[in-house]
Amino acid sequence: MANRAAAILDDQLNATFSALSDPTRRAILARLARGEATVKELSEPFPITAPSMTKHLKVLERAGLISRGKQAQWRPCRLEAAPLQEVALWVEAYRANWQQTMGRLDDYLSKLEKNKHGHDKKQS
Amino acid sequence: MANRAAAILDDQLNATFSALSDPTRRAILARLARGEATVKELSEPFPITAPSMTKHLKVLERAGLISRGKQAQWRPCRLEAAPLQEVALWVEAYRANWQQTMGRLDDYLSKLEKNKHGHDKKQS
DNA sequence: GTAGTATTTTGCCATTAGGCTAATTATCCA
DNA sequence: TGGATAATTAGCCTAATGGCAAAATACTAC
Repeated sequence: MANRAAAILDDQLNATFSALSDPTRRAILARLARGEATVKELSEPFPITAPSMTKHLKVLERAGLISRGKQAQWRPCRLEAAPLQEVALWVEAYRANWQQTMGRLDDYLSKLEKNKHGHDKKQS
Repeated sequence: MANRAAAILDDQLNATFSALSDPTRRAILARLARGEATVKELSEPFPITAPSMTKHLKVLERAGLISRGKQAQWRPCRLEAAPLQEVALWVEAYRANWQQTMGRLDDYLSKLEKNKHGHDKKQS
């Protein structure tokens, strides 16, 4: 029972983290945090086609991060932040760890910057 | 300049969220939160081969979530929680949203349970 | 009905991800 | 030196992802 709940949470985290791993989708969420928007409106800032946007929205919807409405020929999207709370809870479990091993965030970011300059476009 | 920093953060978030989207990798981090471990030790709970584990560890390392040492023929892993703090900061930006639209987490979890019963496909 | 706008569906393609086995490298120990 | 153990690399397979164009669907407005 606790196992079952854990498994469901696990699935949910898979879907949520996976959805959040794309910058376009994170930008979509950022936009929706300021209010509902249609697919067209969401597409505007991005150089991708409508079908691609539809796919992104499906990913977000399957993860429970957005829900959709129906008004005439528009399918407005709105943010559903609940899965994010779950992520927050998951991450919180590691807070002690990073407080223990880390300095200020600024230092960490500087380190990222430096790394970036060394080998820019890392891939294998 | 702020743009560059933002882009780097974005890349970092891509890598981090992507790394976290796999339950095996999340379990690895959970294990490492209790202390260093070798690849062998990390592999034990999972039904995957050593090469697969090596791949997972590479993903985590590229995301900066772990670092590795060298002791004789062992390459011990340890948790680097810094990227998680970044995730925490990112998620926090949505806190107002979920507090506004959501009830208690328990209700949300119940809803997940119910959905799951409808079209099941999960293991224990 | 016809035209126009919004969105999704359908195929297709290239890339990536996660798994495996077999082979290779690194290190210890007798 | 040679055997044992730890870990990685190389190569292969399959499924999933993100992009596209073209076609289909849904709705409005004339």
